[in-house]
Amino acid sequence: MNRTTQTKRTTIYDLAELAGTSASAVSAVLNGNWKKRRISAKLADKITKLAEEQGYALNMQASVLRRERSKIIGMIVPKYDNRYFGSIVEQFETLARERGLFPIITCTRRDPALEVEAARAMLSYQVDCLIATGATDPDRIVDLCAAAGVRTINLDLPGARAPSVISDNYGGALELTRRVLANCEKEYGEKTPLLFVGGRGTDHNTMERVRGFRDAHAEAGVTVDETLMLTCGYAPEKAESAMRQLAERLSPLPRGMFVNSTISLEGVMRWIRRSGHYAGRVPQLGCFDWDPFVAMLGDHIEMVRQDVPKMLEAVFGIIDSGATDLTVVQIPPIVEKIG
Amino acid sequence: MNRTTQTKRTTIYDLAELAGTSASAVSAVLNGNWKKRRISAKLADKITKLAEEQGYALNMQASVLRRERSKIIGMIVPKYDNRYFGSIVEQFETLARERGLFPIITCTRRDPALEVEAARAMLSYQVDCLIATGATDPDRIVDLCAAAGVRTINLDLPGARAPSVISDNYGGALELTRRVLANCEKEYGEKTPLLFVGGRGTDHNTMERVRGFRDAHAEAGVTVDETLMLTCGYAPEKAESAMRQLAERLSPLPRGMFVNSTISLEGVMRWIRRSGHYAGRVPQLGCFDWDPFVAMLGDHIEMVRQDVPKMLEAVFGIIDSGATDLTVVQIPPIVEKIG
DNA sequence: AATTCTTGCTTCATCGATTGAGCAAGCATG
DNA sequence: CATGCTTGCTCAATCGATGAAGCAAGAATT
Repeated sequence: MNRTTQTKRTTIYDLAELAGTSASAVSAVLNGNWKKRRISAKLADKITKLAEEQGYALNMQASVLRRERSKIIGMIVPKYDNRYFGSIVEQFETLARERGLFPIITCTRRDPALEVEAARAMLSYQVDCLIATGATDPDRIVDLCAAAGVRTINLDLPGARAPSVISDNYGGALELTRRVLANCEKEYGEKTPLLFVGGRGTDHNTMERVRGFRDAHAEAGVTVDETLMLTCGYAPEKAESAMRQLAERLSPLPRGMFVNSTISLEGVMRWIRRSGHYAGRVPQLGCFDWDPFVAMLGDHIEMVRQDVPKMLEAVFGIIDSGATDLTVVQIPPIVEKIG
Repeated sequence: MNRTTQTKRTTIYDLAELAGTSASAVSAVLNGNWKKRRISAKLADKITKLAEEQGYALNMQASVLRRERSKIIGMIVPKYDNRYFGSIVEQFETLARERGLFPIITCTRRDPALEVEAARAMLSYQVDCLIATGATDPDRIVDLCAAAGVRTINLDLPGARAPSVISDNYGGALELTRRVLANCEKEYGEKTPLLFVGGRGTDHNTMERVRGFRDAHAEAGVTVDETLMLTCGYAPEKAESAMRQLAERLSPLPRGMFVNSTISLEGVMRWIRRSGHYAGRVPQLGCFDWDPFVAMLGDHIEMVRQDVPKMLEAVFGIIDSGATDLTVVQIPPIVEKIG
């Protein structure tokens, strides 16, 4: 019957032949609207059994081609190398599947050209909706999609031309900076400005975090040191070399720092361990992003954990409601007690 | 011309009309084999320009339906919550794209039912090939795919019915165990059996790692303590509770341990910090898997880093060569010096 | 001048699923 | 018995891209 070496896949026409009925009946039965199409329960049963026996699998390409909506939902994401994006993707898949949508995800390695290429590819696959996560140029992507009549939602980084769901970066940074400043004062009895390292000075999140950072300093009556604002990019290597250069021109180094992402923290920590600076007197750290092992590095680190479940609920809330107004939904992150 | 509010997407028929030519010519030009089909360079140019102007995007659904290969390559992966699987996915996407393949990835959260469902979905999307990464039941997936004439390759965990690419788990575990035993002896002057924690006792990798663990003990003249073999699953919670239970029945606790994945290590470390056991005298650790922050936790941790680039090169080597022999390619992992 | 060859296209069937329209048989109603 | 309604299907067009086959016009060969 169902040979394992079959070359051609079973189609509704094959099943129709076997069942002695029409392809149209088979289609109706297998996609569930056989009642609407007045197919008898008896025939429906027969066809269902046959399909199972023959190992029939729907050809989505044919199905999507014919239908109005593809039920495919796309997401582009910068990297898979940290817990934040990892959980975004995992949660996205789960919520998409719950809604009967097929999620396709692609990673663009923070490369603007790849972002556009990836968006184009998704459009070719007829996605109904595209989530642009942490995109360097979200508006470009929105325009591409709009031309094809495809909805877009920005996640993590906001855009001007589509609804966006982001963290409350200002609030998170404000609280994080407060804590690090307090820790510094407690530990060293000093009220000195913190170092800010990591992120791109041009991206919305970094700018908001810088604003929170500044306001927390102002609150505490500490003047921000402009030479300590190192928005050198996210990559570990960039953070590491920024630290190296800082150490060449400055001594002593700041007592505390605000590190903008776990990815940048990776570089900062590497530099701290390799350079031998800070030996014996660890700096007070604040990290905007959470990682379980960072949490174990010591009690001198505070972390902000972005609320991924809430963020994705907000995303799907927008999708489900069909809203298209250009709101920016801000989800408060969780400032984690260490340990 | 190209309205931003267009409802219908531009098709080759629209372009054909605009260019005053046939859809077939447009198709030939846009998919690059216009020379073969003897279309003049002049017409090709005109069509190309028009396509750009109109923001034409190929309908992959239609294209794939017609062609006999889809150029879609699927991967299923258990989780996105660690660097190992993260880099597998990232590398997979890169290598797939280099070959003009469209990668689709789906995460099955170590759930056998989801694995099967995901494989079915991929088949519906006409993947040419499916990579089953860390699948709990790879042979089930291979069978499903074989029935549809789709090739499968197992990654990370081997299967009996398709070529597999895995790490040299035995070798890695042997070397890792050696090092931890040596560290224990150096630190504590003691030659005592290590704890083994994490992983499923039934999966091939865990069994091989246990074998390496045992052989390293034998080599060192240390008898393995069977009550210290805790293959409790990978999840952090499981590792944590396994530790808790162990501490209830055993004192003193082992001086050193072999932790089977960073994910399990997360639970182990959490337990160590919360329980207050080991306070002041940290255990010597070996972790089968790598994480940058684990590397910074201290010099009492040794890690095995699986060689993801080599593993994926091997996977695509098999794909490119079209080999179908049931070989198991073992890639030696890298045992990292700490720091 | 008749023929073959080449160039540069067009025509049309096809991939598999979907769905509006239609049709035949059976039953009920007037 | 004629008419209309219901049930349970089938027919055929369609989605957009592809490529084998074919055709017309001009160039080259005999």
